[in-house]
Amino acid sequence: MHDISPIRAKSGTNQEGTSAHNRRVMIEALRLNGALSRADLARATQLTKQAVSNIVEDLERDGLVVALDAVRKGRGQPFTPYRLVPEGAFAIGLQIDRHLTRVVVVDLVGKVIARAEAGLPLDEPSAGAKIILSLVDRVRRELASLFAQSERRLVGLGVAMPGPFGLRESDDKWMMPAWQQFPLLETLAAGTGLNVGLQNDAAACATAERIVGAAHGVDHAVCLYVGYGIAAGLILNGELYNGGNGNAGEIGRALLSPAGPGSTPLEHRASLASLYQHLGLDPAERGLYEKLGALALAQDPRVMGWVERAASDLRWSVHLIETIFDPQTVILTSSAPEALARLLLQAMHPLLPSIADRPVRRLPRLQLGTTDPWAIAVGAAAEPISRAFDPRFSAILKAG
Amino acid sequence: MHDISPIRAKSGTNQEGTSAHNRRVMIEALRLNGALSRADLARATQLTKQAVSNIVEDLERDGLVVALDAVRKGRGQPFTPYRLVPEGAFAIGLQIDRHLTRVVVVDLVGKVIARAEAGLPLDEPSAGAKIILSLVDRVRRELASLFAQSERRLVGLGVAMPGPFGLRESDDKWMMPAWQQFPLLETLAAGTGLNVGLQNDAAACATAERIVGAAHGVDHAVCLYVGYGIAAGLILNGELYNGGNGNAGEIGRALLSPAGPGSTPLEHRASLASLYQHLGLDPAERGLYEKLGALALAQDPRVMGWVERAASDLRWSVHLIETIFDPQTVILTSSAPEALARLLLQAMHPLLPSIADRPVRRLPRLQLGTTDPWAIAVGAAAEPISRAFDPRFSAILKAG
DNA sequence: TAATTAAGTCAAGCGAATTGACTTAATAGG
DNA sequence: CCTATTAAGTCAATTCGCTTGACTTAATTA
Repeated sequence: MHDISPIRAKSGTNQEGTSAHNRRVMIEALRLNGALSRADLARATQLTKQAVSNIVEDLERDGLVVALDAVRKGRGQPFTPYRLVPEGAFAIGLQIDRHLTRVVVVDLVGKVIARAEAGLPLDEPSAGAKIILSLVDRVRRELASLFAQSERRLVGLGVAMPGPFGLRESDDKWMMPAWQQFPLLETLAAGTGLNVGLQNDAAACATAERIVGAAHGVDHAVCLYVGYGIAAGLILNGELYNGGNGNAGEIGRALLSPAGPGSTPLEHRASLASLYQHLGLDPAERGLYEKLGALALAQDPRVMGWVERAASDLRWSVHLIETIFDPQTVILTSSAPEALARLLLQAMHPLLPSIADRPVRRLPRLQLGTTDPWAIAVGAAAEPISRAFDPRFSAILKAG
Repeated sequence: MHDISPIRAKSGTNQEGTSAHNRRVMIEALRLNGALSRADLARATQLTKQAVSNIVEDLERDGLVVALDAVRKGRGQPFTPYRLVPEGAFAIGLQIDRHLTRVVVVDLVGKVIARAEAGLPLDEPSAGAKIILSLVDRVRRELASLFAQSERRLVGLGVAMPGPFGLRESDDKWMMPAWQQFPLLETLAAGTGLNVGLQNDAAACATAERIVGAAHGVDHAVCLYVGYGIAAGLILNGELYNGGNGNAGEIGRALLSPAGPGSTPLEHRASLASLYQHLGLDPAERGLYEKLGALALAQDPRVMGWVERAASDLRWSVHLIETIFDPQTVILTSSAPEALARLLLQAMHPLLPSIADRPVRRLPRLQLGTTDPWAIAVGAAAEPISRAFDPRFSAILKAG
């Protein structure tokens, strides 16, 4: 009856959706609680013992869970705890940065199995794509040499790169214009035969924090990422939030005051790019990371000057994030050396008053996340894992 | 095995969840598309014709949908469109404001069936609760006089009041401290026998925009509400987002610059409270609404002065909202007279540059929502309707 | 040693979507 | 004008995953 405008509707579901959801719920429960008996799982998920038994049997056959030794505890029959099998699934994560590309393979619980990195030509995406594909190929072969059946257990390729995506061509110097035009995701999908997903750096950080870090099991968390640019990764209702066009959280582009077009974006004052500029360093320089770490440890006055100013802006960013999202916690992550990140964290205190300043809190208002330089690549890899195994609304529906 | 710390897990689902979801999907499809044949529904939801037929038959028996006359169109058997029955469900909405309380009954499609209002004693919540209960009773009896079976079709009571909720006791003059302590929701639940839900003003506005306004069928929208205070109602992934403690979107409390504790909250500069102060008006004054409307129409210079300053701050708020949420559209709503809201909207242009400034847009960056003073009460009532009938993840699970 | 408690299995049942053939009723085309 | 085609919708049988309730197993407690 409507042949012109398509009918808008969510898709329905059926028993397959039910079963898919319940499997995911089991996996999440084991991920969050370590090891559980089938009786525990039944209580926690409100399913019957029988249903849980069947699902666990399935998962065991699929190599995603294993039984541990039976445990005697109090009266009643001893229970058999089950735990996730890390090598039950793998995913590849790819971080594309301005001067470097990193590739990792992670397993079901987010542990890094293999890694590789290489420099990228800034202005030649098709040559860059070849390099990337060869890196992917390398880690993939390494994985295959370590685990039988690894190819069958590879659930996807996650890509993380600096956002925002899909804007009108911009002369913004943070961007890599040549790459913006290049059909990277399609090239990678074709070249690897894997499902490919895309996130920005901060989203990948948040995904990493959720799978292995401070946001593990937290349903409302915001990950403030200070890298070459600045952005926030948003975990809302237990899922990464992407916004209407995949650019949610790009707070680096937020103007710092109501004053108008003349005022400065946050990114120009508090990002590492601004630090490099402040120090007169070349971001492409070799050994930059170690150098920064040393300067931070030594509390170099010029670094401290930047830290003070950046911390003031970041403190206010945390205030805004708390006011707008009401998260359970804010996680500060950075591609900077840990010593520098700690300086920033310290300088951000005391935090500004906000609605997060509640009488009782289970989690700190602000905490330091991982500062491992490989975290973004891990987060990139965690995305396909999450897509494949975490409970989510879209997993129940018949179609995306 | 875990007797100390409770096991964290999402609940599972079963055929009931499947069926509940599919019913909701049908209702949403009819809400968004007007009237659809069973074949249309089957295509749109990806369910089989047979499944749809069964569900529609159920819904028809429950009085939620009706068949229209068969329509001949092209080859094939004529189809029978179905549409929602507005009187298939009702909900009561309650707006508690500082000087006034409004109660409405709305039907399944968000139309107001009955309304009532009264003043409230600011410092005597238990006397206030009695007044509220009598208002609810009045509209409930009016509803019963209009529709048979109305009690059976009443799905809940939604409450909207100024947030934020649950903070440490505060001397903030916008708050109503005596009310913060009072167990209002419990009193209302006990007094009405209905399910009771709570939202802040802005969330209610967003809910109203979603059911009958500019956010109808839009999955990512932010509703910027300028009332006595200022807040944002967040529609993310098609659902209202509440945050970790139900206070998401309370941007009125956002400080306007990184400068520190001395800087001003948005609410002190751009809310109607600030306008009243600017004009030396008493917010409790009778006829204030009309007076403001007249001043706005006359473009009174003192009003225009406030409009300019407020618009500058609100323009920046829109910039922040766009940068942080990447919504499809931002909707400006207000409890002010429409003329004043239009002045504000106008003065907010041109908008600041942001990631929302994309080459192709389906929806405007900023649009005016409803300025009906009853909108918040309608949004309050829409919440139980949405909870009962909209597709959502939590509706599939076995428990909340 | 018997009663109690709890984990887990067995087998039948149920319910909602699926499947595929069938009916109905219209238009398009020769 | 008649037949082929197209599409809506029904019928009846099937499938599949969860539920139910009884039962088994194996520990602790009294």
